[in-house]
Amino acid sequence: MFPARLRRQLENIIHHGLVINRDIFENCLVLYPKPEWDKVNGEMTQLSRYNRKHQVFQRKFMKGATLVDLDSSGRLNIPTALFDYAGIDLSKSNEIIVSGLGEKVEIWTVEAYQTQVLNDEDDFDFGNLAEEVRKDIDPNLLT
Amino acid sequence: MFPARLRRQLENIIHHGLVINRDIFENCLVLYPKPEWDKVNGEMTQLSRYNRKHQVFQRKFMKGATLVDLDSSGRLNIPTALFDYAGIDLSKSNEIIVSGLGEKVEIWTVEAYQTQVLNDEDDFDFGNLAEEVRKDIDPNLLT
DNA sequence: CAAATCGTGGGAATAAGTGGTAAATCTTGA
DNA sequence: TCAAGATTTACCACTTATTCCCACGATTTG
Repeated sequence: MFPARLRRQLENIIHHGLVINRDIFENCLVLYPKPEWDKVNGEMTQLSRYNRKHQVFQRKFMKGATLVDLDSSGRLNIPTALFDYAGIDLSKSNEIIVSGLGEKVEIWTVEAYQTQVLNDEDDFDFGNLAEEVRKDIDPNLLT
Repeated sequence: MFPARLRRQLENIIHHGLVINRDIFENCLVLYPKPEWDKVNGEMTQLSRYNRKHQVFQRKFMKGATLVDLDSSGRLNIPTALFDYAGIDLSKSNEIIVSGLGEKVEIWTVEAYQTQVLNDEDDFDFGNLAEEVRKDIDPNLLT
């Protein structure tokens, strides 16, 4: 069931359909509004047909991406393989995290979200991470 | 219910909406006036979808941030997951701490606020902390 | 082909969100 | 200190959302 809150936020674009896919880095799923997916797809076309690495990446990235639609009662039918990837087993627990992030929506198990997103272990230095990211964004900064 | 005292203080910006989020470091919630949040959030658009660090950062930073509005009688509807994070369970106790801090508002359970903010243990040296922070603010100071 | 599984639709019961009101409590100025 | 006004609490009623079902046809499997 697609949460009503998100549905309202995405009202204008949701009728174009949604694409669900594995996340590149984490064991979660990513739901793109179709227009956003097309953008991602566009970036793929920049990859070289003659570069093996590019082709492998493209294949791995696209693997399992599925166009899904909200049915008449606002439900999404998500392929089992993707649920498996994210470790979601609704027969065990029907609570999952659905979290908008930028132009996409991420889907997590409660457990994975806890440990990978919320959990601030003592050895995790958010300040440091922020610093590194800041440098990536503005490479001119030296400090 | 949003406290009237704070509402008056924020009268000029509150109608733009508020964003509530988990605090980065502590088990409390933070309420940003929307304009303040947008300022912080704007930089996120520069992050790369294909950079793991960027994604982790964005996720850790967003942590389920939710746009909330005051309803017609000045109430906020705060997502359960966020209340859980802060350890707030209104069915057990309906007393919480709502504390303005700079451009944001913090929300604590009474207990957490007691132990993390009010608690002056003998081994906690406020003067020393002040000193360190002062150095961060003005690195030219040598003493 | 028969049996099992899956996709889709719908309905009833429960839970959550929203708007309002009356009573209790707190604030403030005279 | 008291009284008026503002604020907060504690309800209630109604709407919307979500969960948990079951049914039925389509699809797949053995």
